[in-house]
Amino acid sequence: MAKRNPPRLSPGELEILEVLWRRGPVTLSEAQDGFDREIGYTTVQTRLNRLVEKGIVTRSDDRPARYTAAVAQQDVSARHLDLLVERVTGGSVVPLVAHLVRDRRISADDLAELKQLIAAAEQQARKSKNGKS
Amino acid sequence: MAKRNPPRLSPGELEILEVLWRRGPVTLSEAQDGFDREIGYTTVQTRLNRLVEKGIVTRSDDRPARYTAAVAQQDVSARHLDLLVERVTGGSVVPLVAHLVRDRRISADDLAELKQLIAAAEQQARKSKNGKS
DNA sequence: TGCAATTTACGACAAGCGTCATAAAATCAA
DNA sequence: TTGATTTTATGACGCTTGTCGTAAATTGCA
Repeated sequence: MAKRNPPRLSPGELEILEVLWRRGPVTLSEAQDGFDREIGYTTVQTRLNRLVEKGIVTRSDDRPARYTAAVAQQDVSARHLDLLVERVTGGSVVPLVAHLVRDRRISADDLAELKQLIAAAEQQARKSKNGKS
Repeated sequence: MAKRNPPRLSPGELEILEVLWRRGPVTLSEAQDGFDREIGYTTVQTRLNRLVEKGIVTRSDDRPARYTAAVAQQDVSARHLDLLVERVTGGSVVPLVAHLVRDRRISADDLAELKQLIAAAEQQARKSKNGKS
């Protein structure tokens, strides 16, 4: 069994995982190419090896080895969000959504999608209430 | 001028800042009391001293000294959120909001508030479109 | 076959963070 | 005034993370 995923990932870890999520299984060279900045070959190697040790990334046996993310993008984002809610906004969700919606100039399509999410959540809340004995 | 705020704060730093945001200016002892777990007196001291050195916290000159957060809670949460959007969800905001709204069982009041936020954002988007020359 | 290129193994250093200790100084209270 | 308590100054250790190096092994190619 893979080691327990840490409560949070470091910036460098996220940086590499983002490449794996975007490109799928990659070799070390391909991972190095996937960064938006110049990082040493052996830096990438060390980072990937450490993530393999942690069970966050898997490594194939062929040569050159291929590295794959062993954690889902949305699990990672959920975990980090939960940490933000608990640690920074004292359990409150609204300030975070406010920032995402207001300050980041979200698209009309995304806004429409969010409306649907909220409508569904409201309906769910009504069902829960009605379900009470 | 205070030193530049770091792109992100460590879990321990967030833990202490949360206490400062919640309780306002506190002494070292009061800060130690504000944690929801047992942390050594000199651990709290070292952490606060490092944050003062970074310009993230200010320290009064009286005795015992009082420590105050020099960064706003919502600035910190905004910065961390932006990092999440960029590093984890590839620029996409919807998955984050989806997690906050759906998986965290948000209250009816909060949902109503979010509806208003989205309506305002939609209106803003329409104004921007109409404002185009 | 032999050399170049690439990959792998292994290592090391510095900085940051989390942890707490000890000793001196200041304050408090009897 | 004196001892107790609290605060401050200073330090140190271990772990994690970010960085890259060197040497050996493997693959590629002429």
